Amino acid sequence: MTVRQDLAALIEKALGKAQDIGALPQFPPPPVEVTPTKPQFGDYSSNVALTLARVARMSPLQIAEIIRQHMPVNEMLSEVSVAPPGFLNMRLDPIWLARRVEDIEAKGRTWSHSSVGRGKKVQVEFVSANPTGPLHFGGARNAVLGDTLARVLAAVGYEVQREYYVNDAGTQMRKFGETLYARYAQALGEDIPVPEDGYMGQYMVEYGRHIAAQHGRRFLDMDREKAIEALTDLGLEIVLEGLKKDLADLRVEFDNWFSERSLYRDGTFEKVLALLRERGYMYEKDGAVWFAATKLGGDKDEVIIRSTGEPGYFASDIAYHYNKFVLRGFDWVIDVWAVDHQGHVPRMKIMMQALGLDPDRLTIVLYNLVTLKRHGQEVKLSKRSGDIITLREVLDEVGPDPIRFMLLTRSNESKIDFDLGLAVEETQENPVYYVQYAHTRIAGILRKARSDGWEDWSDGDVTLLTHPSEQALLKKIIDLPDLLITVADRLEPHHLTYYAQELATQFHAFYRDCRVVDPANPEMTKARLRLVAAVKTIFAHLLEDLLGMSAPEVM
RNA sequence: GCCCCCGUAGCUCAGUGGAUAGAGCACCUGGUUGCGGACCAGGAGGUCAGAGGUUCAAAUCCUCUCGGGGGUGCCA
Repeated sequence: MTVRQDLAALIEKALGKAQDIGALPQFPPPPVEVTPTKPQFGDYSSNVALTLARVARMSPLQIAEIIRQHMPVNEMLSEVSVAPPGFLNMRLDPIWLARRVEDIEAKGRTWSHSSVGRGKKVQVEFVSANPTGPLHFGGARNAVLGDTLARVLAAVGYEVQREYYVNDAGTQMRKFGETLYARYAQALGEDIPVPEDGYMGQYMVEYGRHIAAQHGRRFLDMDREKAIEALTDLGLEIVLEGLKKDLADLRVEFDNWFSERSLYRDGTFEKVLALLRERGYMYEKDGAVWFAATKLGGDKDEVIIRSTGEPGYFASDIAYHYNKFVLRGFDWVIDVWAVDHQGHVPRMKIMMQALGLDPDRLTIVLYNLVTLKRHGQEVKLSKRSGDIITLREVLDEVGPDPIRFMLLTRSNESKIDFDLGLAVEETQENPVYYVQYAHTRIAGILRKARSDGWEDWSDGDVTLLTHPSEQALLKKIIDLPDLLITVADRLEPHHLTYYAQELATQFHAFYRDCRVVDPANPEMTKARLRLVAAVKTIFAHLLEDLLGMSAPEVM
């Protein structure tokens, strides 16, 4: 149970008790929310009394007062008070708060975890960029967003699978194969032009050369179609290897790389088509096969199989999601998409209905685009030449930490300007180092303590930790489990970076006010070393486990 | 045309029904005979784009207007 959950439970008990003895009229138990509040009011606050005024037909102030009188005796709170127009304010007991250090010591990095996910199977599908070349820097936002969500969902008790959908079928792959064939042939001195709408990037030339060097002329000697097929597979291998490497360096790993082709090969596609036909959602018109989205409230029907006989992307999306929900049994699926795909969200929901699935089991997280800047000047992510700014280039220039942190400092729907100059600047405009410095500073304190001869401080008395700055720091810490629940609930990981900055601020303020290693006061030193070590655990957890960054011992 | 997102301090942005709207940067004042100053404290800075509405309570929900972005293919 988190602090907010515990306090809400106390209020619920008080409400029940007041109703039992007739101090409050009967009404169904309301949802009780407890939120942190400003110091002048207390530590936490609840507005239940305000929401109950109508149903209880009493003034909010009266209701709050009755709740206050019936609050169960407990060790968490030192004071419960009522404030107009009807707030219930609670102050934590300083000793109880100080003892949270023992909790953190006992549980370590899993201290922030909760079980609101109740082991539900959730899949986060993200990145899923066409495997036709290296990852565009814009894709980094998708990667960081999906990865961080997966980390947080796991922390709050979901069983999470991370998946990359490999679009290895369809027209883009065909174009890729044809382009690669041309580049391969050119590498061997043949004058074969790249198709009009092919992939013009320099990387395709390199792939061609690479394959030419490894395999010689053998693909030129075979049937062109066969050669393209073989080259497509070889190219795909090279691309996937690169994607895995780049993503791994961004500290993003996937549990599964799901092949679109497999849907056609194992019969899933045909099966789903038959299912939809059986349910009356399919018809033919103008030589194409259509999905009757309008039957389920959609704006217009959608082409499933083009008149050329090729299935469109929507067709494989249907089969793919059938596979996720029906064949693999995910309770919940989260797809992470850039906003320019927003138009597909409604039809995905309709598809769920057509498959007889609850649309709420599919959540599409949309995020806005990233523009790359250097000293305030925009750098185009893709050029007419087909060359792009790759994730690899930015990784090599600034490293994974600033990329991850910066891409999480904005809400999903907000655009991001990523400034390459700023990302590595060690100034106050760059919050990345500010947060990491807090961790480093603690490491420095612990080093200092050991070099001064402190070896074992496990018997320190944590109840001495009642200085306002110690208490403020602890209050910030104990909000983390609730924060993770909020992030998981709203699928908004940017709250993590704000929290990290606030926690760092509280730590730096503590550092200013409270000397840790103090030979004149060994008892306080041991207590504070316990505190500081616990805070270090929290920072390490936040940075490494949740944000996927490094938590440096020295900077 | 229709649909979606955004508009909050000079700048970049948090804040999705509660109390006096916050942070960082920039600007102005200060702070170390200290465990790492990559730090800290204080000040100044607001018609929450505008207008109506719902509510005990609105930056937040609803309607309209203005401004910016995106979407609206037998592309993905």
